[in-house]
Amino acid sequence: MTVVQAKLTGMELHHPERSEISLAAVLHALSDPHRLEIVRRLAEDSEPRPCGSLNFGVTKSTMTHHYRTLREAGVIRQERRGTSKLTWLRRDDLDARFPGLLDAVLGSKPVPT
Amino acid sequence: MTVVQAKLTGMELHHPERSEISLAAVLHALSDPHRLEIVRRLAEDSEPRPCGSLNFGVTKSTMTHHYRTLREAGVIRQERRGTSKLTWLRRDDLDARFPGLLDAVLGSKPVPT
DNA sequence: TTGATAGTACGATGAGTATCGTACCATAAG
DNA sequence: CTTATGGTACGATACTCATCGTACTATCAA
Repeated sequence: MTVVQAKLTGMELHHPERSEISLAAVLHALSDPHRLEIVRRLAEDSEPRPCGSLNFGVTKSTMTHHYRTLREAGVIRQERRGTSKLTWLRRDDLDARFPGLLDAVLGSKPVPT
Repeated sequence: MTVVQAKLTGMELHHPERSEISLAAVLHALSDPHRLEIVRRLAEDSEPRPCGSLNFGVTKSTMTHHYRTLREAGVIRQERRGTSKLTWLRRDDLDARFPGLLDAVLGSKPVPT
């Protein structure tokens, strides 16, 4: 299989190991408003969702860019399923590596007053 | 007093109000390794410390840039004291605005195993 | 007043990045 | 095979940013 074929079949999708996930990279990935919104919506779902199910008025190319940024930082996991691509949060990995970070970012743990 | 004088005396140091602190801006400010290290060291101190007390092998200009980025994001507070400038974390504001975020970033809440 | 210390302003530079459009591929349905 | 759907690759553009060097200022001490 050629490199081009590997790219096109998505076999090369890079996901960092849990231990390789860098805090700075995660924070950078989350520091873009669009990506933050992607993560917020993914957090609402128990099921993985296809990339195209989100739309903020940017083009498909741009969405691909944001998904790749999140994936390479270790925030999301992606897998091809037929004609689309499923995406979900790497909750377990993030919680293990940076406990409380994702919850804090999602605001799912408001202060008990 | 002229604008130049105001700049030079540091009177114009901008600090966002607590309510104005943006999550994306904070995450961006923290996504740089140098700034992350600044925050980690500030977190170790109960007393404010002068800017110059940290050194990572970058120039003073670059340090000024990083401090300004942190300050304008609402992560730190700065105040002139004589010839130097004291810097400290805005812990209360960050904890109130994004509960758990700073602790998660600082890793001060490791998973109980 | 003279010097030393701590920090800023400004301009430049090189790298990164958010965005787009166009062309393309892969899979599934007809 | 043809077409539609969902997504990627690539190049371009404009913007941001991390870094530096130089010149400058403010404050304090001698």
